[in-house]
Amino acid sequence: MSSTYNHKTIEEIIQNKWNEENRYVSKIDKREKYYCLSMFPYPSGKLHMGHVRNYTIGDVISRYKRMKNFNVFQPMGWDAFGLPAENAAIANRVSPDDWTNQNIENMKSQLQSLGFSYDWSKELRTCDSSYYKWEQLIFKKFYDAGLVYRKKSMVNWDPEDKTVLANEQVIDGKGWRSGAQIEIKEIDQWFIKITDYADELLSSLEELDWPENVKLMQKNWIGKSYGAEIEYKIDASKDSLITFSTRPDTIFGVSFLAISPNHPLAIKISKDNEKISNFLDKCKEAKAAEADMAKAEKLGIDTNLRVIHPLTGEKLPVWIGNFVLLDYGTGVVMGVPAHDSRDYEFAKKYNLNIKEVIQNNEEELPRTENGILINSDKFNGLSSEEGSKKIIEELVKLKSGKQLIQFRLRDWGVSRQRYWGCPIPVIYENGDPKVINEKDMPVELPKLKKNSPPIPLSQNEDFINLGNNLFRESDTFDTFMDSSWYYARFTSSNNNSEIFDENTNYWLPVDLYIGGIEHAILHLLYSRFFHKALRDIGLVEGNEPFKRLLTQGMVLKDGAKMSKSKGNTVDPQSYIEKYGADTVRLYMMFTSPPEQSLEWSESSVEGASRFLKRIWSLIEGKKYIKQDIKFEFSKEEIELRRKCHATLKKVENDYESRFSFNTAIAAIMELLNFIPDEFKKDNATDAQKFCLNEAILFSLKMLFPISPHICEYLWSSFVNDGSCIESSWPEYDEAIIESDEFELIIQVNGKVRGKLNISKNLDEETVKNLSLGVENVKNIIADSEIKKAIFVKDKLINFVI
RNA sequence: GGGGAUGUGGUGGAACUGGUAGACACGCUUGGCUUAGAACCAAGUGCCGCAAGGCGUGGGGGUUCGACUCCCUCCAUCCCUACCA
Repeated sequence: MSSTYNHKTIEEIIQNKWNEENRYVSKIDKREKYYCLSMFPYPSGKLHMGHVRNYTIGDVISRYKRMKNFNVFQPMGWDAFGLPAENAAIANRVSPDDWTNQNIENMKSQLQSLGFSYDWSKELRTCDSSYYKWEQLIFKKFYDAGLVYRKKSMVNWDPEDKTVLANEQVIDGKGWRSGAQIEIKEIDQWFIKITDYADELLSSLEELDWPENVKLMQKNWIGKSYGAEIEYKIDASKDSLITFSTRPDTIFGVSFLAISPNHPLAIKISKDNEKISNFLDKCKEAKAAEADMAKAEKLGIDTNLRVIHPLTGEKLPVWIGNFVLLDYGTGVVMGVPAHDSRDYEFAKKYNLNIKEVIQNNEEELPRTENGILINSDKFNGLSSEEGSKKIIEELVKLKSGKQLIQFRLRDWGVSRQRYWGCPIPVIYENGDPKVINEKDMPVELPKLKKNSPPIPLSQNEDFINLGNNLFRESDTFDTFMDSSWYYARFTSSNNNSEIFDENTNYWLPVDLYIGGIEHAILHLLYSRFFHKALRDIGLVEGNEPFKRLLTQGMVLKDGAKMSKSKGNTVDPQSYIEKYGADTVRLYMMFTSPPEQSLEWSESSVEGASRFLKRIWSLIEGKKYIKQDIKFEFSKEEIELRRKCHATLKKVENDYESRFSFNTAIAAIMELLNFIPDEFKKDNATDAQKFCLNEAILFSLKMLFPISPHICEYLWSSFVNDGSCIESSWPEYDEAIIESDEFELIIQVNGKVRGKLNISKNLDEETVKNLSLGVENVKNIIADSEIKKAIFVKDKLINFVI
């Protein structure tokens, strides 16, 4: 009678049906809108498991919301500029353009085979000039608003290839292709003043429905700190050094100043001091990445300059330290070895003074927590907080300092010296930069000659030299620029005459944004900044782009991030072919909760497939017969109905507020396991069939968001009335879920010693007496005196003996 | 170095508000079906113990009638660290 489950045929039939119905093209209508966005992929060639996981989560929620009658918008596009295209171009002699387009084509068909319900009519790719034209316009508007400036900044320079390298391309201080020792080089670059928005980026975190850990990471990254700017006069000179410190209470413990190797003063004295000049050269060999810098050995050199302590008049040495960042604060650190672990390490190494000025319950130095001031002249005995306040007042009086709020956040360098990116729309006239007019946009990225490797724009004479002393800017934008506003452009991606339109205000903000936890800081912070800046130039409404955020954990293989750069990927394609999209989606959602990392394991996929086969054989060939409820249900039937409605309630909560798909699936499995065998037989009673039908209908609908093909297929053959499963989330009946009995837990000294099925709402005395009648409980208590009993109504009783 | 997470059976995980630890699966064991295997079906499965019972949520300590859950401390692993995306 029944056929076996064939995922290939079913998925093809159902996907064709969706396409014919144009089911996932979204338009403005009267229902409540729901903009569900998953982070668009970099088109690296094939989908990896991280994508499958991310996009399945987005699709499950989109489908669930559609069933709940929301007007759902779920678009998809391509973060198409970036380094890998250039690398592939060099390795395979394919143009970045062709390589990217082929990858997009391939990945798009993979996405379609997974049955994701995207509105493909809004597809965009950041490498199309129809997209980046508007990015160039945004840059101009930002420039006009005073948010853009030029500044010298460090890059990793490969002296052999004569190119700038990304941090990723520097391995052990050497260029990954040339093997040459990398140098830190300073070049002019474009910056965007994200720091103008530092305060708002911090304060409006509060209004976001985001995971607390992500908000905390952003908060710490922005790093607002209250402290003091303190001036140290250089001995025998009119100049001075200015430091910022969050611990002015430790000022009497300062025993040296350390300046950055890139500090103008360091460069100045290196000019006629060979030792120092050698030291600075050595510092240039370090990698620019913060993590490497922090791990590197702390090195320093005495400049022989002395500064005067503003409160004690003491003369202190000025050192150059490789751990001092020029970009943070003033590029000068006041060294307090006794109360800062980095300064302590440095002072020990170079035999500098260590002076204790804070007393607290930390026994050993360095004592980094707040405490009580000692050895601090008239400030002795004050707390750190009070001491800081009084010391700042004193410094202000002496005109040697002031209170200051400092951010850790630095301005955003958006220049990249590469080919495959959005050209920065600037022309230099006699060396003066001028942003071009909107009518001359887009500045198109020049096509490459056939089979030529991608050369940076700076070496493309045809592109940059416009004659008459006019030169084009040769830097391209950081690809984070491209991904900082795509969420907004999706709403108007077909509009070639305006950047945004009435659809933009209808769909924004994004109601749910889903993506990897690795983007918790940079991408999300840049996008938030963009939204605020776009708001202030009148292009969008609202303060924040992403109302709610779901950060999925990494997909790991052998304990490490699966990534194209590490080459430890598992190809989803073979699994889609072997088991089908429904199984792959089910496996992904069942294996671990979305926010946790998922360690890939082969063996469980089989189990997911088996579950779908069980559903298939339970339902295939059965027909739904609509019946009125006219039955006196038996106890067994009542229990099935209770389980059925309770499961629906749980699944709804799991989808809606917990994003806990693994427990939702487990609950559906439990429900199906719970159906007694007699109910499934042809000779079952009408009442049994009624209960079975209810369980089947609920299960198919509950599982539809996760494994939509098989559910829609079975549902339409089971119900066969032309209605659509996608608009029909069922309702549970609280009265059916309610039971007048519960299982009482009986504990003795906190250990479970018995269980009892009893009526609800019994008072403590009755429950106590019933419990003490349980054989095992009686034996354990025996002659012991019951000191007290803890009673939790309709839950447990605990006897303390 | 800094910031953020995670740690529960052989494995993935559940326990949502401090109240039954191990739901639901994978794997394994036994049995059925089969010439045999696969698939499927049924039963069992945290550890120690014949049992009674004891022990168990990374290690150590604490709070509580009661702790996977709260506090302190230590350890291990993963992510981010501003030019991978």
